[in-house]
Amino acid sequence: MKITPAHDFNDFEVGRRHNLPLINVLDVAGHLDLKDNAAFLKDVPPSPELDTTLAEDGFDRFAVRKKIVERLEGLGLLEKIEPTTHVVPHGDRSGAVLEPFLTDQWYVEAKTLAQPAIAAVRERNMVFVPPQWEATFFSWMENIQPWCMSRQIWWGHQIPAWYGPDGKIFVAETEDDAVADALAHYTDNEEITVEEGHDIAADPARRARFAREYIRRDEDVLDTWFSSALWPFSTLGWPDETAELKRFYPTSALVTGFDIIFFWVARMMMMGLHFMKEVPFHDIYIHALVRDASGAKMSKSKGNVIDPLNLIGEYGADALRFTLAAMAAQGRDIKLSTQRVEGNRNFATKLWNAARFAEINGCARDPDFDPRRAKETLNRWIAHETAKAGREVTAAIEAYKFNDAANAIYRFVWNVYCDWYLELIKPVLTGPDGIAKVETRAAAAWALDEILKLLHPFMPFVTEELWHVTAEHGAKRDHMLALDAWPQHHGLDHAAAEAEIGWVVDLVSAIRSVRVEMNIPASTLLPLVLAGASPQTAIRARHWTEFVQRLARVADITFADTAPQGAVQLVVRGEVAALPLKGVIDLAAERARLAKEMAKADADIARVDAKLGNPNFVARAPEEVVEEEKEKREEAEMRKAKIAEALERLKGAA
RNA sequence: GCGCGGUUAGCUCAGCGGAAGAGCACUUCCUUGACAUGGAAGGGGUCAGAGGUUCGAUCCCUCUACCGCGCACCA
Repeated sequence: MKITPAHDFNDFEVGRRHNLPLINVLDVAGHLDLKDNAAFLKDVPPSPELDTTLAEDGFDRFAVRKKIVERLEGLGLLEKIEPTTHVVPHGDRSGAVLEPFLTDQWYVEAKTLAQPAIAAVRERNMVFVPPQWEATFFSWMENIQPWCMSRQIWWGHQIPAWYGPDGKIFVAETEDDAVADALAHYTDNEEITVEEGHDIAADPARRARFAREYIRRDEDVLDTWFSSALWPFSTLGWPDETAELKRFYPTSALVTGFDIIFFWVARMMMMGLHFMKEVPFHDIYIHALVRDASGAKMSKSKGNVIDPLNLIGEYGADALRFTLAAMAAQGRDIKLSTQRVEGNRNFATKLWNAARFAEINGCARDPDFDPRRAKETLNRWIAHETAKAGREVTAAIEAYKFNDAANAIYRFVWNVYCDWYLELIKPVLTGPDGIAKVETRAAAAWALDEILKLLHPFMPFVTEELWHVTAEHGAKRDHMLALDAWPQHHGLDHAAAEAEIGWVVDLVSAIRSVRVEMNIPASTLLPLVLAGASPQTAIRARHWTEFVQRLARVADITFADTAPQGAVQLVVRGEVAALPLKGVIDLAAERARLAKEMAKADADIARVDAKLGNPNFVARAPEEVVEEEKEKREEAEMRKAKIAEALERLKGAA
């Protein structure tokens, strides 16, 4: 009996165990190859059966398999035919059954190359972000097999190896070099006379013919990753020592998907360390994979790739890019949500409208404006908030936490700059001309400029466009936004401004909340009474009257020692703000609102008491945590007292 | 089977030892001169289940259930 170790995987293993010849009865087209197949014919005595078999030479394997069944049937050797599930690989594109086929191929001794790469990661010359991928990297690198770099595909870099008629291998950079090597070899061993060798070498036509007919180039191409592994330096002019190579090798970070660790990243590391004696990059940021709707990995072969152009057509490239960044939390894949893309399209629109508002109100960039020297509290405040947002965005980007960075700039633009700053400066911008207005216009333009810079990595198009548009007013610009320096804010922190504007924001929010809960129409302007206001609050209230009036729909602000009877009382930063609404408010609704507040305060106190009542907590928890809890309790107690007071007054009103 | 990873508000997802968060959706109100692709205010989670560690667990450990991905080729 003969088996085919050069065709079937199981036969291959059997052949190895028993040292059998490597027989394959198929040719590369899947046709029977029997006639001149020495391995197949060896030791097979002539017979009619052999002749019948040999008659199948050159026929397709599927047809021949049927014929063999017929022959077995004819000989009475077939017992039965039953269906069986047989798993065989199929070509992705052709659908054809792929037959195993033993051939000579080129291998790289990957184990040796892997050692320096493993060491580089262990020594932290290269760092994976997030770090969990290190384990994946090590498990692959430590179990690495010889790397077969021959590929039987129709594109790619052809392997630079030529074979002589005797199987002698000539590896050379060019065909010309291979010819020279081959001529040297075959004249040396006297296959070719020295004179003939000289003649061939000297005659281009004969040289070409020699290359074509005498030696044969390996038909295979290099594995994509073999070529790609050279990318970090071959694209920079290597092996020449170019300026680019010097500047960009090694580079700081490689950004890629996890599935590429096993292919490209590791090979770039191996090749880089081998040829350049240095790592190709220091950080390896493994980003999330965008999966299709069903959570499957996208693949060109599978054809389930979502075309980003469709999303871009609908929502814009900025919205898509921002969404991907905002969803790119470390270590988790992305199932793209069109709703989030839509939301971020709206965000881009919001920014555009804010810029339009600034332009309409003459907010042009002023080269003489220095946010550190701003006089207006509002402008100090937005400088303070801009610096804070800038720090958040910068820190998040440096930590490769792009979702945090995107969310930080989103919140700043929408919930700080648009919702509060632009609203608060409206009275200034529409008010009388003066230095306050001049400064505010400059500050608004400055903050917008900083926004453009911080948002640029996430929304490059709309920010670049706004950068261009805003250049039409105010100071000239001499470069694109993309070329501008990343903002660094120093000396802009301003706790006093933060406290003051924070008070205004809290006051307005509290009044708005009550208005809605009490069903007070927007057209009704409410009087506001600050009860027992501290001198600081009184000063603030006088200064911010116009702003509070506008934003909270308040008629006027007055002061009193105690809240008037029947007024709704709000606790804002520890002090009472009262809205006298006798006859306007629904007393029952107000009582319910206060009861709810009271319940919240009670729950807070109960939770803290449960903690503080536990001797183990007090004994073992860090001191600052215990202190914090005590402060929370005090704050809740104060709140509760004010609410109780308000409830009491309500009784008097009824 | 062998490895990973996930299970948090209706949906898509952050957070990962000290009072549950975002966007969208939902409810109510608002055509006030940047923006209705908008504004204001709300409702909604025993953080899959069970044990354990801890003064304290959504967060750490173990187990269970369910869901995904890789371990062919191609890229």
